[in-house]
Amino acid sequence: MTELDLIRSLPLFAGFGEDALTRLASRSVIRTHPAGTVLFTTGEECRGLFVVESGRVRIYRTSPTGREQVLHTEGPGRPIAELPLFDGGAYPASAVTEIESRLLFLPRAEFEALYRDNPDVAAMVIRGLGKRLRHLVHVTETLAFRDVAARLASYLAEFAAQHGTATDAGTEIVLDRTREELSFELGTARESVSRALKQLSQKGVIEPLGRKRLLIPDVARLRTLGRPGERTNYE
Amino acid sequence: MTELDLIRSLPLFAGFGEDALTRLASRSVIRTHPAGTVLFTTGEECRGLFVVESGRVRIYRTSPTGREQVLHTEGPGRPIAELPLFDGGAYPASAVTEIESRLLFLPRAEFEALYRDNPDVAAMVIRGLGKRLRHLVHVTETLAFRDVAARLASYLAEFAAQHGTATDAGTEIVLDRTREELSFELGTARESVSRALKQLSQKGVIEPLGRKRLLIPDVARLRTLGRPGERTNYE
DNA sequence: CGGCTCGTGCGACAACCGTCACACCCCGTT
DNA sequence: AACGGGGTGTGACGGTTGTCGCACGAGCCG
Repeated sequence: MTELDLIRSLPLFAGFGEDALTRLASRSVIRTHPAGTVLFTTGEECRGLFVVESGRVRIYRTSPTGREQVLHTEGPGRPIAELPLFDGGAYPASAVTEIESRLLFLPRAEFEALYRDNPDVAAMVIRGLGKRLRHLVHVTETLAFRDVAARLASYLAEFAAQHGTATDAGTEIVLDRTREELSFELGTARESVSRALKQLSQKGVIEPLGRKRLLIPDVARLRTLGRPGERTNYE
Repeated sequence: MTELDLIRSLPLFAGFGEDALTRLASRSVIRTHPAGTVLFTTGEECRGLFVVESGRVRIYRTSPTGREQVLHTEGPGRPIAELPLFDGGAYPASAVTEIESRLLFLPRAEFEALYRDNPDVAAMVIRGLGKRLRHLVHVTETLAFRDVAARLASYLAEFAAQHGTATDAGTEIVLDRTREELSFELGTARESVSRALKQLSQKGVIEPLGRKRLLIPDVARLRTLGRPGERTNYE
């Protein structure tokens, strides 16, 4: 896929004229990064806009003891770090590729020129920021109120809804993440994820199929477990 | 203060023409709400924009067990709930007046018309959303990584920097909040705040003066305690 | 003055979880 | 086949914290 094709397919740039698109394409760069590449870290000055073509990027904060809390992960078609582009501040978090990823990079100066000429982008950006804000509110509530098992249930239910394949026994998902990556996602430790998985499977809401596959007989029930009010209370 | 005066003084509407301002003023309403008034709750549909003239409004989520987590509190001059105005969604959180407050209210339809005619508002809104997003990232990290004492230290240091008065023995602050309100702020229980306060005062970084006043000999040291890496570890 | 409410502090207890240590398994390479 | 390393499950332990129960003091009103 060329820069132009990619840019044309992005919602962020929808409604742009053909000339604006080609100009954008000529100023941006596509690079393939292996898994584990750190794109930027907390506090660094913002160099430009990333857009995911393929792969997956995790945005996170780290604690001094090595634990991580992911704020969100972005997949194909999604922009990364629009925020510091606008308020001129530093990156509020770090970013790393979870798997090999092709990313488009648009230097900051270029983006600013684009933004001046096309005020319509503003609406798109606001929508994007809003979505992220809502997501962060959810993360915050989750951390403040729910135990690890509930957070995991909620996460798995969401994952199943997005990436699951329906079978007649229920929804099947392929968790292409390590337990450690899951623990980052939930803001907890690797071991706690193992234990929470066991609890959920003892409850019968999930059923392990091989190493990374899971069967979820009833996604709605799983989601219920993740909601506040129904603590798992470990009986 | 009239509607017009208030609107003119808001950063959100800076750069507007005089006619736009008067039009805005004619469509908006100022009301005084007693302490504890719930302005809206999570999931409710968005009716319009609030702006604080005087007082203080707490934006929060609740757990089914009655605990709260405040996302942010807004004081004079600050808008509330711009987000749902743009993406058309529901309020992502609830809002309540912590003390008696005078609030300006601008109905939704009116705001949308304004927004169409003055694209410059977009930049202002983006800046506002960005600030909020950065703040939420901070809240999230805090919840994920730090214990209650560290969160309290961080909160008090910030409070001292904003509302403290310098004396020759250190910075003095007047905490016009109950322990329960503090616990909402920190996402914990009322009793845990008491314990954390005792710990901090045993460490000598704060010194109780009467009921609601605190002396902070060294704000920088208090802030250090709140930062990850220096756990209070309760010796 | 007595009673009431509200905010507060404190002790006890259990739940939850982070950490450490260790054994195991899967799967690649040599 | 042997080896090794990354990912994983499990038990033990202690620290933090939510919850419950209770006592105390301040302020208010009757």
